[in-house]
Formats: sequence, structure tokens, C-alpha cells
Amino acid sequence: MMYLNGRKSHEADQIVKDFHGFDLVVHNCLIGAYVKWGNLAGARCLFEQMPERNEISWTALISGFMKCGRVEESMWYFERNPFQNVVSWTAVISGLVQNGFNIEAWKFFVKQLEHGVKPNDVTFTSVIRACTGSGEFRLGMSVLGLIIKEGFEHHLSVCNSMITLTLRIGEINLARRVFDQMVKRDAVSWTAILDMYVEMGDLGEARRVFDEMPERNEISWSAMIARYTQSGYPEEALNLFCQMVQHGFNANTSCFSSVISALASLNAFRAGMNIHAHVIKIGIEEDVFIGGSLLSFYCKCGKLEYGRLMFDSNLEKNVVSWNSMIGGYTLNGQMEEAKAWFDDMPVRNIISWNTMIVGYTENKQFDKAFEVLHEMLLSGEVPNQSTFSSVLCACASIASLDRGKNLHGKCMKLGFQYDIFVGTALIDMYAKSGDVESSKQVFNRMPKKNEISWTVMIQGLAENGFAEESLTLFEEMERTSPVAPNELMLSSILFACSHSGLIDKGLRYFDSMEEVYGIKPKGRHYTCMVDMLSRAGRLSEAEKFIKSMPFQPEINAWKALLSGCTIYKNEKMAERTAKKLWELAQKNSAGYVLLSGVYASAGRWTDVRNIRKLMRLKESQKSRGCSWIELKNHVHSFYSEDGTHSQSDEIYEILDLLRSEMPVRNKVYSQVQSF
DNA sequence: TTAGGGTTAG
Repeated sequence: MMYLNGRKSHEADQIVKDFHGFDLVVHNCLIGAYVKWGNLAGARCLFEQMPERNEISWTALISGFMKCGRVEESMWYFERNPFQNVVSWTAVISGLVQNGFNIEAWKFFVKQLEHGVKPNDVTFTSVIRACTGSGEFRLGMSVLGLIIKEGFEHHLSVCNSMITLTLRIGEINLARRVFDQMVKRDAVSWTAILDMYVEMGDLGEARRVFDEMPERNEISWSAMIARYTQSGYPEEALNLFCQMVQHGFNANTSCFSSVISALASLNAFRAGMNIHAHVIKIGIEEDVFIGGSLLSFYCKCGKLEYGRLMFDSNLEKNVVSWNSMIGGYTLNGQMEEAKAWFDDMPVRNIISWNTMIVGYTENKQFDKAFEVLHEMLLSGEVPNQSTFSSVLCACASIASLDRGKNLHGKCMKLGFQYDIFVGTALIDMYAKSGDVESSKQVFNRMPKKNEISWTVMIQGLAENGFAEESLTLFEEMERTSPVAPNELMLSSILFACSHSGLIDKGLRYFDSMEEVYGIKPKGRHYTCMVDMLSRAGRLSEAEKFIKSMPFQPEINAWKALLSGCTIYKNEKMAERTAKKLWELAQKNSAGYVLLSGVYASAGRWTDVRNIRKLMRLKESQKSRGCSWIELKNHVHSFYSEDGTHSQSDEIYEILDLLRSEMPVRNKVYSQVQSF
């Protein structure tokens, strides 16, 4: 065998000729070498020519065909194999598993038992993997009895595969028990247990396991790097990658895939290009995972033309590469292009559908998101948690309560209502649609809550006028959960204080933001404070506050102050503030809209008209107002300029009719008319 | 001659 190492396949042909009639051991070695080179024709040819064969020759050929995905030929040789020993049975079982035929592997195992061939540790390892891969956990557990009966419960690889199986079922304690009772552990056992902590959501503990592993290999490093990437810690993943290289380990394809994916989330275009150059240099660019990660990397960095080049290259096109391209177009707001790709796809999976739904939602084309869901249901594809959380987000954005309730029903049917993402999306949808009671119900029934669930509920209460309740919930969170307050939560808290007149409490929260919670106040927090002080009539403090800000205040902060001035009739300050707003309005079209709103609420209709004229002159109508109504599952939008609705004429006809029927026209109505 | 842990898309 050593003689063959480093040689090419055609050299082996020469060796066969030179050593014709050489003994069995050399022939068997040559079959193994041909398989390694992927030259199955050579392996078969030699096998057929061999004057004598033993069990090793047969098994080498059987597993060779399996390794190249040629399952039927492998089985053909197995059936003709006169030496059907445990090794050749096991070779077929593991070959079937490798080729994704898990159920067939299980059936083959049962056949083996019927033939009276006793399984060994490798057989058990392979068969447990078959159960894990097919999700047949009960079958897997049923093998456990046999494992103990045959005395393999302490075998390293059997235990390792048992840990993986029990983790997939969610039997974390059982996995830990298997690990603890192991007589010997290796890098595989430690890597499997590392995954257990990831499964429990404790990445810190997983890292500790990694650091304390007595034995590490490239796969353990890859596992930890991959977990950091998947859990949203790309910087940590890259740090660990650097350490891995420093420790003298060579990164393999899976490790590079994770690293490229981490760079994609950081939008690190140049670093990614460097890695791309490196993978070309070491010859793994065309690996399906590497190619797929690079394609997705370019799309996420907004370099769609590079992504397209990768797609059109020799890379094997699969559903993942199609999904990456679609994702790239949606990220860049090119929804028509994304839809065209989606329609052209040869095979779609749930992720393809979800990508389109998320794309439409992110690009504010909510109706289209619902259309895709409808089409998805018609196609027979079953939505998952991710689908629901995206569509519910679309419902929340347009406050579509009916549709949201309908989706809630569907979630319950499918058993998703307790999922953390679906639950959080439901809380948000109900809160944004004004149904706080339902929002609270969903929140209270959620078995697990994360930072986002708490944030959404606290915000929902604050924004719907339940300020006190919002503050109580925030305090409850601080007392009972490990979740730390975040930026968004604190702005909701300040908003709640402002709307319930709890000025001093609000000031205390604001002061403790940086000290206690380590969060630097942003523009929105300052705006809340100005609003709070202005509402309470503490106008000088509000003005002082706005002037003491370390950065440019938000336009809304000035608006809040002006509104306070109007309520408490401080004309001098109102003039100063209006002047400031006017200055800002010159630079920003949003300023015009705000100022016209302020004048309208003060009844200064001439000023409003002047500003509108100015807006038209500057063509700054991008931020025009919009309102909508939902009727029979369809959302009708109306913009501040007429004629945007397909049935405008009919609607205005009815409106005129109603006007003529109205008995009393109040002052505001006349003003609107004159305006 | 057979095995176990890690890899791209939402």
C-alpha cells in the first residue's frame, strides 16, 4: 500500500500488469486504491480478473460502489458475495446511510439479524445514525436494548452516536448520562457534548467545553466556529478561526464555509475576496458548500453581479444556490427580478417560499407577501414557524387584525403557537392592531420568552396607552428573568413614563441608562425626554435638555417642544422653536410635513397652505401621508394626493352623497373644505 | 473490508 501512495490511477494499471499473478493481499490493496482514486471501472476490472478472492476483496468493491453513490451495483455484488460476514453487512448498512437511504439501512439491519449475523460496534454505530438521519428516534431507542444485550454499551463510537441520537430527540439529560458513563472519550464525544450546550442555548458553556477538551481536531474547531456563525456571533467565529490557524490546524471545507458565512454577515467584502482567492489556490472553490457560501457571500454584500458569476460557473446548481440568488435580489430591493428567479426555479423548498415572503415584507409590499403565502398553501407546501413569523410581521405592519387572527388559528392547528418566534410575532401583530388583550394572552402563555418577546410586549403596552402596566412588566422582567434591558425597551419605558406623567421616574430611568444598563442614550431617548418635559409643562427644562444634547436632535424633539409651547401658550419659545423647525424644514422634506402638521393642529390654515405650496414646488412629496382600511381581506390604501385608488371616482361620489346628507357642518369640516 | 462529531440558503 505504501508503494501505491502518491501514485496516479494509470500508474496502478502498469503495476497490475507488472505484478500479474501477484498475491491476494496486493490485489486487495489495489482495489482499495482504485476506489480512492474514484476509478471504479479499474477496481471492477481487477476484481473480475483476480484468480482468487476473499471477504476483503468483496467488501472493498461493495463499499467502493457505495462511496461513489452506485448503490444498486453495490447491492448486486453483496448478493453474490459468498462471504457475507458482519463486515460486509455493515459496509452495506453504512453505505446506504451515506447515500441517504436511512429506512433501507434499517431494513437491511433487520435482515442481517434474521440471517443470524451478529452485529458489531460499527454495525450499531451505523444503524443508530440511520435512525438519527430518518428521525426514527423510537427505532433508535429500541436498538439500545440490543446494544446492552450484546455488551456494546461502553464502546466509544456506539456511545458517540447515541449522544447524537438522544440530542436530536431533545433528551438532553440522557445524552449527558451517556457521556458521563463513558469509559473513554475522544474528540468526537467532546464535540457532540459541546453541541448539547448549543442546543440548550448556552453558547458560553459550549465554549467552556471546547476550551477544556483534552483532545481537539479540525472538526472540533470547525464545530465551534460554525456554532458561533449560526448563533449570530460572526466576530467570535473569526477570532476562533485565527486561533485555529495559529495552533497549526488546517481549515477544511466546512470550516471555510462557516468563515465565509461569518464574513457575509459582517459585510466584509475585501476579507471575503481574500478567502475566495485562498480557496481557489488550495483547489476547493468548486466544492458545493464552498461555492454556495461564496455565492451567498457576494449576494449579501450587494455584489449581485459576482454572485451571478458564481451561479453561472461550474458550480453545481442546487436549491441552496437558487435561494441565495433570490435572497440577494430581495436584499437589494429588486423584487421583480427575485420573482422571476423564483418562478424559474426547477425545485423549490420551504426556504424559497419564505425568502420571497420575507423579501416582500421587508420591501413593504405586504399584499404580495400574502399572495405568496396563498400560492404556497395551494402548492401543498406546509408553512413553518419562520413563514408565520414573517407573514405576521406583514400583518403587524398594516395592522391587519382579521388576517392576523386567521393566521393565529392556522398556527394553533399546526402547533406553532408556543414557538418563541411565532409567539413574539403574534404579540407584535395584536399590539400593533390595537388588540392588547390578545397580545397579553399570547405573551402570558408563552413557555419561553427572549429579549425580543419582552421588548415587543413592553412596547405594545406603552404604545397602546397602558403606560403603568408597561412599567410594571419592565420591573417584573428585571426581577424574574435573565434578560437585560435593551435600547428599544428603554425608549418604550421613557415613552410610558412620558404618557403617564411619571416625570421623575422617567428622569431617573434616563439617568441610569448608561450607568446601570450600559446603554448610551440615542436620539429617540432624548426625544422621549423632551416630549415628557413638554407634556408636563416643564418647558424651560425641555428646552435646556434639547440644547444640552451631545449630538443633533431629532426633528421630532423640536416638534414635541413646539407642541408643548402650543399647549402651555408660551409664544416666545414657540417662535424660537418654530424658527428652528423651519430651518430644519429647508434641509429635509420631513420637516415641511411636520411643520404643516403643527400649523394644522394650531388651526393656522393659511400657513399650512403656504407650506403645502412650497412642498409642491420642491417636489418633496415622497413622504406624503397614507391611510388604509381593510375590507374583506384586502387592504385599500389612500394617499394624501387624490386618484391613487382604482375606485377613487366611486368613493368620492359616495362621499359627496354623504356630505349632502350631513345635517350639521361643524367648524372643522368647513375649514377642511376651504383648505 | 465496516463507524461516530463539523459545512452553504430564510
